[in-house]
Amino acid sequence: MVRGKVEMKRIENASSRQVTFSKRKNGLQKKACELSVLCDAEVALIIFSQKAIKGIFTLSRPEPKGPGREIGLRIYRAQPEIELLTTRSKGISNG
Amino acid sequence: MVRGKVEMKRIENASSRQVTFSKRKNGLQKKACELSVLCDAEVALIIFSQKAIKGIFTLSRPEPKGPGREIGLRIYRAQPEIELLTTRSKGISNG
DNA sequence: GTATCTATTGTTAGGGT
DNA sequence: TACCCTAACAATAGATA
Repeated sequence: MVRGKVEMKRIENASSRQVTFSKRKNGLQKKACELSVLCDAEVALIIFSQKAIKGIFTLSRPEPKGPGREIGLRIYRAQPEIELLTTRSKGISNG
Repeated sequence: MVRGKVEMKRIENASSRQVTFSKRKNGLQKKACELSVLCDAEVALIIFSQKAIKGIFTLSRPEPKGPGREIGLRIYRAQPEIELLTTRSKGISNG
């Protein structure tokens, strides 16, 4: 029930941190997707934790025109690599 | 007052889309920062719109250890370039 | 074009199963 | 362990300046 404000500091309890990470990760991903759709923007979101990559990569689309093209394509092309790292990390608990 | 649910589709009115973009961009950036702090994670967030780069780049820290190191550093090193593009785009209304 | 206000929807921390 | 519930907090759409 969110009793009191959440302190903006590292959650020390590992279990709680894990749960919060999972919840907020999903929330952030959803928000990023919404921004992308509502505002016709490109959004790249990459998340990984300290001990295991739990990466998300969201890219709405590689925009073929505009000044963001180069960096957009660069990030877009990095997607398989990021996904590979993410997949591999499932068997890694500590880096 | 958020009358009714927000439809998850592109906002056609350009002014409304601009305002929503600005608001949600800030919200997303805040959320990304919170996730980073609370859960001790690295979060990279890159946003740019179709017509002008309005990029945000948030990276909590370049993690020196762990399987995410390489991609993390790569993104980290790209930050000045992204910021440069972002700055330059202020004078560009259409790409 | 940006900033502020606030009703309303949306997110989520903690607890239960 | 992960999923479901719900109170409480947070984000934000639309209005206004």
